[in-house]
Order: sequence, then C-alpha cells, then structure tokens
Amino acid sequence: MSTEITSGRGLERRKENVSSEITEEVRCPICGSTRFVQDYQRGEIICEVCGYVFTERIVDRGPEWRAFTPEEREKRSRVGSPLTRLTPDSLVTMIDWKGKDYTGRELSLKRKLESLRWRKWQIRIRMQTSIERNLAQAVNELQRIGSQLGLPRHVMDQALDIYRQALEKGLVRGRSIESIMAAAIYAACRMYKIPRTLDEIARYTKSGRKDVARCYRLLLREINLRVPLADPIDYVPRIAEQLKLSGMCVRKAIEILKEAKKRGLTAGKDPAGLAAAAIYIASLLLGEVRTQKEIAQAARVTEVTVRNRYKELAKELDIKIPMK
DNA sequence: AAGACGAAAGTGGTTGA
DNA sequence: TCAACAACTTTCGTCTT
Repeated sequence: MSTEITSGRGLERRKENVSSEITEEVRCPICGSTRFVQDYQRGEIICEVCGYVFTERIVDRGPEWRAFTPEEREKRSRVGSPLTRLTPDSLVTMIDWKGKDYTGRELSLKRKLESLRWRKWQIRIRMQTSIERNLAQAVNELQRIGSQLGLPRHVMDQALDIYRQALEKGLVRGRSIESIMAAAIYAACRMYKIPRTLDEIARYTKSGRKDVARCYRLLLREINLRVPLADPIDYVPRIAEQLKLSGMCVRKAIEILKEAKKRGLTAGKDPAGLAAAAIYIASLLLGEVRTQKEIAQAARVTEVTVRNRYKELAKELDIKIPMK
C-alpha cells in the first residue's frame, strides 16, 4: 500500500478515511469488537462484548435531548464516587410473587405463571444493567492502571476476564472496584509471567497494598485461578536489562536458579531477592562486576537480602567466587 | 572512600491454636 | 484474636581493597 502524503489528493483521501473511521469503523478499545448497544437515554454507547462504555455522547437524538443532557452528561461521565441512582427502588414498579392482582383477587394459574416469568426477567434485567455499570467503571480503572504499568493487551484482557468472574460471583460487593481490579491485574500478570510486584500495582491505587493483597487471595480462593508460583527466573531478564548485563550473564543466572530450585533452596524466599543474588553471582563469575547496591536497587530489595541469598546460593551450590 | 560483610533490632505478613 | 514464626529491612560498626 502506498501513502501519498505529498500530493493534495492523498491528503483528501486521508481526511475521508478519518471521518469514515469515526462514523462507521468504531472499535472497542478493550476487546476490539465492533458491536455496540446504544443507550440513548444515558447518551452512552456500550460495547456488546465487554461492556465498555464510551464517554462520547451520541449526537443529534431528538430535540428534547439537547435541552437537558449537557449537565446530565457532566454528572454521569465523572469517574470516582458512585453515581446516584435517579430512580430509587421505591419508585419502580416491582412485580411481586404473590398470585394476586391489584385488588387482591387470586389470579388464574396461567396468569400466575406469567407474572412469575415477568418477575424473573425483571430481576435478571436489573442485575444485568448493574453488572454492566460496574464493569464500565472497572474498565476505567483497568485502563488507568494498565497504561501506567505499560501492560500488554492480552494481560489486560485476562485481568478483565478475571474481574468479570469475580463480579458475577458477587465478590466485588462490599469491596472497592479498584482493589479487586488491581488484584485481577496482579493475577493476570502472574499468569502471563509478567514480573510486576504487588507493590508496583498497588502504588497506583488508593486502597493500599494490604487491601489489594487480601483481594488477590480472595480471587485465588473463590475463582479457581491457576496462577503459577512466582518464579525468580522471570525476574532475571528485567533486572539484568536495567544493569546492562550481557545475555551470557542472564543465561548463567538462570542456570544457577534452576540448580537452586532443583535442590529446594528457593522455597519461601523472595523471588526478586533470589534473582538478584543469582545475577550477582553470574556477574562475578563472568567479570561483569556490579556492586551489591546496584543490583539490590534494580531488583528492589536491600543489599542485605542480596548478600544473604548470594551467600546461601554460593555455599549450597559450591560456587567459588573469583576474587578480583 | 567505597564496597562488602555480619550482627542486632524492627517490620509486616502468615499460620495455627 | 493472639502469639509464634520466618523472611525481609534498617541501621550500624568493622574489615578490605
């Protein structure tokens, strides 16, 4: 495909493309789907697949729209505190389960069944919309945290999927959307072996690390997530990259860690500390010396931890550290 | 002077009664 | 809910290069 940026015609064509993209080819930024539900009353476009809510308003929908929507929309598009419901439960007609009509007369069996069915659907629909609304908020959080951490798309998808499961199981009720979402993100990172610590993720939330950790454990317990144990090997490339160490050094460090794992030296130890120690040893063996302090900073642990781990590893694996 | 080392006390989280 | 516990951090003094 050739791009004609220099010619006038090319520019025209590009303009056309852009405008047609906006009116027709809208894709959901979360799941990429092109199917949407339009909610004119609220002025929202909702992704049919993942429930993402576009904040852009739908334009030109009847005269009375324009009259009252701007501030309405202002109110609704705000992120943060929950929206006040305009129609409290007391104002909504609720179909009840008693088989009587409004005068108190018994209904026929057929009518009874019908009314039960209606009631069922009413509850279902209401649940559906509350889930959607919650999900829309959650997606906002996901995007915010995810973009700050620079997470790839498939991890965000996984996080959203975990969150939706949690929501459907009613685990979010009574807890903040933010912390459950943070926990889901953490779980997704672990599943895809993307080394992000709980601290890094919790840093971008208002609800501290403790809360996120509690939610994470809740998710593990209630949804049977298959999250592999944190592996120190996953941390190696990132730390080594920060320290500008060679590929040889990375390979050596991984080799050390594999051996350590085989001998059961890694259980219960902070994976970042282990990775740091292995890198330290590898760097000494290969003459690409870095100080304990540098490595500790890159791995986000203290020198003392690096030291303790490296002493342990060197002793147990019989590695002789060459003296400079 | 900088880095490595190790001891001691403190911290936050887990586990089991 | 509490205490015991292991891992990790902080701090600091000493030794080595």
